[in-house]
Amino acid sequence: MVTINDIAKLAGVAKSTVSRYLNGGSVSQKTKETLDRIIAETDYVPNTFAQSLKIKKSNLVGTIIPRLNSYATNEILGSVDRALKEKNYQLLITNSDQDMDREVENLYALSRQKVAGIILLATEVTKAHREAISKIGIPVILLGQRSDATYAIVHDELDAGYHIGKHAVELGHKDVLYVGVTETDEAVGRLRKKGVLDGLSTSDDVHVEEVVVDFNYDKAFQFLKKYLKGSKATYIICATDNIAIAAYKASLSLGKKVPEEVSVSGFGGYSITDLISPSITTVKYAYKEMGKIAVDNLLRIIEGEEIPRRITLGCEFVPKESTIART
Amino acid sequence: MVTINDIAKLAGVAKSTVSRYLNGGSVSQKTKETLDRIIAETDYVPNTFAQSLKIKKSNLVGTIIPRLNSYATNEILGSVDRALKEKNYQLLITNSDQDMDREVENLYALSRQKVAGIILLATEVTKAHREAISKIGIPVILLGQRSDATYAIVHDELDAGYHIGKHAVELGHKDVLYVGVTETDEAVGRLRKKGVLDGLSTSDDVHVEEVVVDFNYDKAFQFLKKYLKGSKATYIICATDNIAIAAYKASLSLGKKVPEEVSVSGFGGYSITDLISPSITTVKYAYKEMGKIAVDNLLRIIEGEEIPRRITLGCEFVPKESTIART
DNA sequence: AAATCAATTAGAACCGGTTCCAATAATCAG
DNA sequence: CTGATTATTGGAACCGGTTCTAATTGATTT
Repeated sequence: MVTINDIAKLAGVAKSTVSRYLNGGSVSQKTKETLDRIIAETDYVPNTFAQSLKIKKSNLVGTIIPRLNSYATNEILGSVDRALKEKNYQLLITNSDQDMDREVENLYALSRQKVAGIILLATEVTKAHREAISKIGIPVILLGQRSDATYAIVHDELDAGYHIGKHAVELGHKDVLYVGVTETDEAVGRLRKKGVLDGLSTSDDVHVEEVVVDFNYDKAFQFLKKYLKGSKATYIICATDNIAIAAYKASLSLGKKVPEEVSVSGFGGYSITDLISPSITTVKYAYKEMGKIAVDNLLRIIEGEEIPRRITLGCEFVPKESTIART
Repeated sequence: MVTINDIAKLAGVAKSTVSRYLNGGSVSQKTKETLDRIIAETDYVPNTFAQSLKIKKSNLVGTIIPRLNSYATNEILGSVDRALKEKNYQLLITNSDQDMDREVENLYALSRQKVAGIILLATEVTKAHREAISKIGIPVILLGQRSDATYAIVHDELDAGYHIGKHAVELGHKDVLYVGVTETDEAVGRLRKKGVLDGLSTSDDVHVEEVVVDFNYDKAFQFLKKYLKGSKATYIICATDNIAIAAYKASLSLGKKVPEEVSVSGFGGYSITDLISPSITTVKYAYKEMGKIAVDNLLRIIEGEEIPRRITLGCEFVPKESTIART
């Protein structure tokens, strides 16, 4: 492995000069040329550890994700990765397996790696999160959830929910089932639902049932297969596209046709909503944009600039085949 | 940030003693107790850069993946991540966006990060790959493709293909369309196809057409929507589940019912094959197992142990609703 | 040509660990 | 109790960079 010392020796200069050359300090034309040549010949690359040891900062950006096999996560990670690559940063991914303790552990783990910044996809921001964030002293951007603990980029859940609620009303449905998730999830559990209920309340003779299920497809499916037996809802509003597909499959298995007998819609805009028949009505979130903005802003914070504490991204209502007017 | 010097000072010993204590060298009972206490009090954690600078090796394991939003990739990454976490390694993911030059670049990039090892999901192993692998001098395990350039863990593509080919024959189909991918992809493009053709040749009056499409769902769909118009095949064997879904949707858009008029099957065992109706016949690969074995073996190589150059994993044929006997 | 000033450069210190070697302390045998 | 042996320990060198300061070089002015 060729080091800065080797280069310095070969070029007949001090290593501080080489360092200056590499970092754009003042170097004479002549030594610049010598170094150009020698570095090209040796394909020297600085040792990142040595750099980071001194700088106390790496070119790594950490992410903490709830799980890998999620459409939303992948979309975000993909665009985060692309954006980081452009800026010569490397992406370090840690998986929290939807476990909040793990999320906090990962915050500390990433700080030990001295990542330059952290992008956190959390489902809930607890006291432990807050504590960790302030303790590690590394910029953290929260995605999808808001918290005054740090910067956040969120979707406009209220608006998204409102669209769907209003849609159900406009189609004339009177019996609506809302299949939500735990309210400890502020964004999906509370705000999204609130939006839906607001939308539904544009009519005053809508009857709404509410149930709570797990994010996990299988668990949601098992639950709904039982639950839907006793439901007379003609429109099932599901808190995510995954749950919507579970509801669709569960209805099917009970012999209820979608959308003829019951309409189903989700949230997210997952590509799978187009792959099944009928395609599933949904609200498309700007995941790619979210990743890009997260990176841009994170790097801005790292550079010491100021950015807004909270950014809200719009969403797009996409009616498809799975929802029709009440017959 | 508290350093080893601080600890040494607080404990009234030399930092070499602290280092020895941390790395399990000989330390007296008394100083051990003092250090126990002080390190707990200060929550001191060694600086990984300083360690790695000296050791010339990090606790990072790099992966190079073709893209993030793939079921196979996610399954593998998930289990790799879990396995690494157990062994106190961190996962560094680089995305090559299905670009072979990027794959090679990433090999070099990861070597600059001094990762302890690399797990490479490549579609093709070129001379540039071989060169990079030998040049960086870091253990590399290749997943899904074989190459004598380094260690490899592969699926039994021949067997998988054979299962499907035989299945089509057993269902009595005479006109079969094989929708494959480029043969530069040794595993999926060549071996999988060879297995299929072997399976089909168990009957001698099967007529096989072959076409090549892109891995990408949209591209495959666009192509098939045109191509299938002129095809009289009653069974479409697709090289991946994604392509199978594209074929299914394309057939549907042409008014051909699946499976009544045309059977469709894929490869991979993606969860989506169960989510759509009809569910898609497929061959399930052992992705999770692959990730686990990859990590176990990689760490073994890092420790200097010997492991087999090539490991072949079995697969499981899973007939579902999308394939029925020719009518 | 001497004095002044700016541009370059060398050298040393430092970042926070690990490791080797010599020095010290503790233990043991005779 | 002394010398030999072993268990701990301290000190220094090193890993490969960055950065600060002081010294050198070269250019400019008069």
